Amino acid sequence: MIEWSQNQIRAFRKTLLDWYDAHGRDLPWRHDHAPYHVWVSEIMLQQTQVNTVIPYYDRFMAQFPTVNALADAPEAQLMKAWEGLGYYSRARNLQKAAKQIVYERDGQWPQTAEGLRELAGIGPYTAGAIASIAFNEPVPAVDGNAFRVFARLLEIDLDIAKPQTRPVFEQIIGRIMSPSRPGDFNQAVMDLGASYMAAKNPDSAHSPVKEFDQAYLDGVEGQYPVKSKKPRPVKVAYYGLVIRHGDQFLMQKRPSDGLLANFWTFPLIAEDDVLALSETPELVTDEERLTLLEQLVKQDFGLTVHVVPIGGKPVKHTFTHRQWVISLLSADLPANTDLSFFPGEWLSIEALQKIALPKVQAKLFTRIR
DNA sequence: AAAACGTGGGG
DNA sequence: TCCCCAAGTTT
Repeated sequence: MIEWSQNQIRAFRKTLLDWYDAHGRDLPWRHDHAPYHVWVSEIMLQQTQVNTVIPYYDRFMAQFPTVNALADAPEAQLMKAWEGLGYYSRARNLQKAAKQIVYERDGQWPQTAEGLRELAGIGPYTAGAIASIAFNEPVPAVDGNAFRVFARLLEIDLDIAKPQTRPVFEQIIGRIMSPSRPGDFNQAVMDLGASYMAAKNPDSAHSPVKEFDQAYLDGVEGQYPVKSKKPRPVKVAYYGLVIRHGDQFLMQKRPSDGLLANFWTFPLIAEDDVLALSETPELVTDEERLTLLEQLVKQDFGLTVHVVPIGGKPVKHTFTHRQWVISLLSADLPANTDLSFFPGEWLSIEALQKIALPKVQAKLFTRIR
């Protein structure tokens, strides 16, 4: 790792900000510095690419133009607006924070990074981003771009996946960043990280700060940033039950915590749970699986069903830490079935289109309608 | 500290 | 197909 003199730091600031003034991106949330606009965009942009966020941001602002509108919005409407964007706790925390601002803080925003950390869903990065962009506080906003950009510029070989690395970068960037234009400096670093100093296919040779890019100058930019690898997603096999009654489907609501919390889902039965009913799971034939599945549905839900495989490949869906493989089965339900013990509801096609569905359920829905 | 938490894009 | 990455936070 190298260190810069005060002269180098001043030169870097000017080079970066001049480039940003001339070539910074025109994005919907950059039309002003209203804290509400900065905040919503920053939450949406967490682990999510700019091009994905833009249409969501525009629709969101049309629907919830103020923090008051967001605080008072029906949760179902909020989740429908977030549908498909992922990391849904972001949306719930967003409304929680809106309520904090409106009802606990009399509509007043915390104006410092430290104060912003009190709001739900705002961590060290987002607090720095809002404080610097909306309130002009000279604090760094260390996201994946900042990690990558400064790791390359200064050849910092700390593992950016480790929690203890963040404060080191915050300290280094805090000393380098422009004290007079902190918001522009932080956004310029992000624009740089999204273009010339991208993670894949960087174009360091044409970067406006290539003279400051030690890893590039040494021909070792591919070595930065240092980042330890995450484990691969665990495969989980499910049977998905499509139980139709006229134009309605039997659906279940997922638990209020964990993956896809509170979303409606076609009933999913883990293959492992089915095989666990057998003394010799490794010997179970495909036909026997279906019989065991029917047993399990009877046992767990009190439903007597006859299941039939639906043609086509299983539906695959990969999350950060799980890969679901769902074999679809249709099940007929005798007309006089007692559903009083089944933890679910019948939802019509029209109802399914109105409520928020996560992508995996939307995939199932398109397969069977 | 490490794992959970969604989805889409690109090599 | 597989892997990594993308304006991270919470527990």
